[in-house]
Amino acid sequence: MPQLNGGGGDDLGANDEMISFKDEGEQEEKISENVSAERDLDDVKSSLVNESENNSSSSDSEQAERRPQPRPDSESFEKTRDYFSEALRRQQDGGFFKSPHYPGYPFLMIPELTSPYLSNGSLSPSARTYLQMKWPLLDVPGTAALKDSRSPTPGHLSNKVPVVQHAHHVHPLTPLITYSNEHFPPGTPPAHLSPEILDPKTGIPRTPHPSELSPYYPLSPGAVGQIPHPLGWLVPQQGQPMYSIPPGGFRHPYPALAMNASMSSLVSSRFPPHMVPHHPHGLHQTGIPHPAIVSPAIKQEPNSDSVGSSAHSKSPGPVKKEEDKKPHIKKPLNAFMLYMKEMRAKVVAECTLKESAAINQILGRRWHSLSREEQAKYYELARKERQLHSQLYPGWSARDNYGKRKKRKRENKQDSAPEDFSSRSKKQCVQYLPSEKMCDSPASSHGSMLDSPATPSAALASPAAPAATHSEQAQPLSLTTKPEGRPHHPFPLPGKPSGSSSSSISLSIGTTSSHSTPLLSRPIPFTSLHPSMLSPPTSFHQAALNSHHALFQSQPLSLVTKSTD
DNA sequence: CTTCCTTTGAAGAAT
DNA sequence: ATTCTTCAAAGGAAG
Repeated sequence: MPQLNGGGGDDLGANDEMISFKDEGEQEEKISENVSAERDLDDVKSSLVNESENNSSSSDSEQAERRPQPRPDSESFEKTRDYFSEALRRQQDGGFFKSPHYPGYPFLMIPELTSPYLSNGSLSPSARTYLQMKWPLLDVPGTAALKDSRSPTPGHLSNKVPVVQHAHHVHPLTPLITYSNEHFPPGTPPAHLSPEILDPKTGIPRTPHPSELSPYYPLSPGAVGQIPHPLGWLVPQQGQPMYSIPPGGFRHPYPALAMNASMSSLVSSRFPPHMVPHHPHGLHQTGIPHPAIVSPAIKQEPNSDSVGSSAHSKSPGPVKKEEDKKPHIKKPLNAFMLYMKEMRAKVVAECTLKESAAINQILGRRWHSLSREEQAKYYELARKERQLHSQLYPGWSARDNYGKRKKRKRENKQDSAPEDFSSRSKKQCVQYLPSEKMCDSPASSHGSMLDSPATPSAALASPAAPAATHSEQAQPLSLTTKPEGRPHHPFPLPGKPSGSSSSSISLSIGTTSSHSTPLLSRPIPFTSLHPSMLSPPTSFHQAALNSHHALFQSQPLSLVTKSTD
């Protein structure tokens, strides 16, 4: 796994990054920095020739680099504080807390000591911040603490990803854990409590292999839903449950076995009460209507019938009946979505903009400017998310949701798009971009992506994560053409190596400038070099330095082609 | 009131 | 095996 070895040249996903860079460049740089792409190109070209260390500093690049580390946002801290108090209150009540900013992510993301995220094994500042934000009450232990918590051999924990436990060995959440049947009516234990899990497809009982279990989300059916996260629904953002579960409930694949109190609590916070068969309809245990219970999906598309049913029909069992009313089970959020969720508020606060489209653009840029470590964090979260989701909804398939949304602008997208797209998209471009600029300092991509491979922990942690073996990754910028198969993502992700990407490579310095159009990065395929990449050799270089990517340094130049996606 | 916009990523469908 | 589509969140704008 190239990724794992920070050493050499593995840089993963450089290509992908390229893509993003490209985008950024187009939008942002074009507009805001009239700095001239041309110049950039020239620079690039020259840099190609000699890339050694130009150290000039481009303001953009600098800013971009800074981006990753969001400035201390007093506001957010304040919020956090509020949440904290709230959480505290809740805790005193016997409830437990939930992460305010990240409603969906109850679990803790703590890099393993060996995690690629941090070479030294310590929790990065950002990670700490992250944790604190997520878990205001949780004190993030230092490395030592982490070690401690891990040492006790939490059997319930995956060997891969350590879960933070309370320093005092007593998990703060422990008391809350209800891993028992008490929540279920006596005598009628839910099928899912059975130690064995029925394979949704085959119907054959199976016992989940430990490796299958998400360290973060071992589920306890009983706990799930029964212990709604107190803050979960208090938090504004929390309005909706991440996932909804059909009233009838799914068969939970994960029996007690994996259950760890903290885990179950975490999970419970993540999944709305209505998941529980007994409180299917929106009434919180307390009798208070639980916001999370109202699944937007349900609200919007009550009748999911046709499309959605397929998945469940596969699964044997009683669940079938509920297909009719089966609530819309949403897709698990991907890394970027998770990031958006967390950062949106912040961005909104910083900007005057409120339009999501604009905010999203900003977020998209910020996303690209995130350091590898930071992104890895989200990829990991997303991975867990998917894992949990699959555990919760064994038979669910993304296809189930197809057609539930109104058809989206298909035209706009690829085919016809290029042409039409001019009118609308362009316009918007104009609209949004400027504002972005206002708020968001141009994050020209910094080399974060180019950075050393924070291996997506996925690679480490999850069996699923395929090792990225692309040479390209190793060579962030390479002139060569890219083999087609490169993983679309910098972090090869677990789920599917797929990729979308193939690249048509082309080196394209020339081409780059050509596609000026695009706002729509996706629809418009292009291969290009991102101006930002180009322009700031410095930033680039810096990035390389930051990443400690030897290879990078060794290979100064290369243009990566971008895959068009 | 509904859909669009916008972002990235994942997954399924289509080729 | 690769490419194309759809959906996930969010909330103002537009129809």
